[in-house]
Amino acid sequence: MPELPEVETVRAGLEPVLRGRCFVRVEQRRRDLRFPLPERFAERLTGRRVTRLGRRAKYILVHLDRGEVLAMHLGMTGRFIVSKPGVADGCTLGEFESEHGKDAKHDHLVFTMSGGAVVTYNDARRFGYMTLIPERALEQDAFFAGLGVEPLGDELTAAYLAKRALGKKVDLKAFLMDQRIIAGLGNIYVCEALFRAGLDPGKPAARLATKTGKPVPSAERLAAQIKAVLADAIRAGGSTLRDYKQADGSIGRFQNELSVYGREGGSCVKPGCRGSVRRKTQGGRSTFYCAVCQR
DNA sequence: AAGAACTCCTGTTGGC
DNA sequence: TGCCAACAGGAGTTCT
Repeated sequence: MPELPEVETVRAGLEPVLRGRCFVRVEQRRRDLRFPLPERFAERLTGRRVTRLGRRAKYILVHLDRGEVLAMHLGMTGRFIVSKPGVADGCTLGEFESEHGKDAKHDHLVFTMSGGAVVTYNDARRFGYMTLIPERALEQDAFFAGLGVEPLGDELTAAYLAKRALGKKVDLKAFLMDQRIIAGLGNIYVCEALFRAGLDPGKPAARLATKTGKPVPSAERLAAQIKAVLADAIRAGGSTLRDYKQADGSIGRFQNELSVYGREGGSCVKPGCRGSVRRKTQGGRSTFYCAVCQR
């Protein structure tokens, strides 16, 4: 379940093996992931040099010479395994195979880079996707055109939340999950941010704003806590719950710091609160919250 | 047109 | 132990 902190961690892990390197060989084992891969995908990548790596929402952007960008979304279970021939990923060959061999059938793409690194994209559920987009048309691309603001950027403010929430009947959970409003949040960090802000996930989004669209205090808390929880998670290398791993195979540490997500029945961690963590379903997804201190 | 429901996919988990 | 339903969920598509 890679969300922004996990995607950012993977991006940072790929940077040293991709940046400045060329795609020497591209092995494409399937015609499609979630969507069909681009026409002549391997051919168009081969020989291209990576100029830099970026991120937009939950997409890793690999900028290439000659003006194209390889945009990659990890979906639910997408991950990269970095290895070098004969080195086997910094662990013994046995460790590498026992770790990775069992689901090698889900290795869909294998990139061999100049410098010798082999980067394998593995995705059991194939909710991930990749596409090649002309750099100058990135913002107009169908995947990117409708995306909302970056939560860690200056554009996410209480005023922005209030403006977008004005008149919205959806609950706060759905509002924050909507990539057209804020790009990069998913179930885990929406639950965590609402907990930290002390807000009920079932409350209508419109309550973030006054009748004239000005932010109320809870909008201030929410904007601040979204940024705080994402920054904390990036610092910890993301959360590893089921499938996510960093590019070097290590797991994240933030799952140990989650306040509500996955803690159904546990006691509320807020000092002085006697509540316990509950779970309910919103929009077909589990929401974890404390009914006592989230109002 | 907003908002809810449905869909894709497969490994893991829990109940019997 | 085996079998099977339920579950995980990002986000595009389809519906109401």
